[in-house]
Amino acid sequence: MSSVEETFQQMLQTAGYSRTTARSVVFEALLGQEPLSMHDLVARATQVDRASVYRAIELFERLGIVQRLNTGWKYKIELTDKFSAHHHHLTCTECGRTVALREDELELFIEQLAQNHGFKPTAHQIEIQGVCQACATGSA
Amino acid sequence: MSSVEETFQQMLQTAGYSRTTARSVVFEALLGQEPLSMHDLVARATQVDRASVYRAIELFERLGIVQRLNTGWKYKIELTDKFSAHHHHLTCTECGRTVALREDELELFIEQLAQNHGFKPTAHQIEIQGVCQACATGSA
DNA sequence: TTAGGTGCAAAGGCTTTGCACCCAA
DNA sequence: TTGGGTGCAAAGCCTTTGCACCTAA
Repeated sequence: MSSVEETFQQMLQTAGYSRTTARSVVFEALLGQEPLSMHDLVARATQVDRASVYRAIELFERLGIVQRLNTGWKYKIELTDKFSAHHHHLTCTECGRTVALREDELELFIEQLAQNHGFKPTAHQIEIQGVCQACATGSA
Repeated sequence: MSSVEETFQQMLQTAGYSRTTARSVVFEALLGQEPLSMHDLVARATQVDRASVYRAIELFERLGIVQRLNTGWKYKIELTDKFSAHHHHLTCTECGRTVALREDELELFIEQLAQNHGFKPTAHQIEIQGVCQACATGSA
C-alpha cells in the first residue's frame, strides 16, 4: 500500500471507520485527478452505488480527506492538501475546466498582506473565474 | 431614480433587455443586502414567481449585474462591484473580527496570474483566516 | 459474530422548461 | 402594436433516506 493510501486508512481508522471497498474505490478515483464533479466521480467509481459515493464524500469531507470547491453553480471535489500540494484554482466560466495554480509568489504575497494588517495567517482560499483560451477563441 | 438604479437600467438596455417589474423587484431585493441565498431572494422578491427570479438572476449574472458567492454547500447572490466596492476579507479565527482588504497590488497580481495561464479573468474570491494582533498578544 | 456499511428504490428539493397570456418600448 | 417577459404547472436533476442484506474487523 502506498503512503497516501496508508494515510487514508489511518485517517479512517483513527476516527473509528472501516476501510471498505466502496470507500477505497472513491478515494482511488480522486487520486491524482483534477477536481471532479459528483457526476464524474460516480462515473469513475464503477460498481459503487451513487448513494454510497455521496455517503463516502460526506464522510471524507468531515474527516478532512476531501474538500469541495464551489465553482459557480456546481461544485467539484478534490483531495485535501494532506494528499496533494497546496494550491488554488482557475475555473473557466464557459466550459467549466479547472486549472490548478501553484504559485509560491502568491502564497508569500498573501502571507505578507495578512502580516501587514497585524494578522498571523493560518489559512486562505483563492478562486479565480475567467474564460480560458480555448473558449475565448471559439476553438473549444 | 438613484444612480445605482440608472446603472442597472443602462446595463439592461445596452444589452437589449427591458427593465421589467419582475427584474426591478429582484434587483431591489439585492440592494444594500448581505449576499442572499436563492431561497431568501425568492422570499424577498414578493409577487415575483420563482421561475422569474431564476431567469432574472441568470440574466443578471450574464450581464455582470450580480455574482454568485461560494459559501460551502450552497451559493449566495450579491450585486457585483459595479454596485458596491470591490474587496476581500481577513477574518480572525479567535475573535471573529473581519478586516476589509482593498489592495490594488493584489488585484493586479491575480489578473496577471490568470493571464499567464491563458485565462481572461472575470471574477475572483480571496478569503484569509488568521489570528489578529489583539488575540495574539492576549490584549483582546 | 455483529455493528457498521452498502445497494436498491423511492422520496425530497431545488432548478428548469413549455406554453398561453401580458406588458414595456 | 408586438416581441420579449411572466406566471403557472409540470418535468428534470441532483441528493438524501429507508430498509433489508452484506462485510470488515
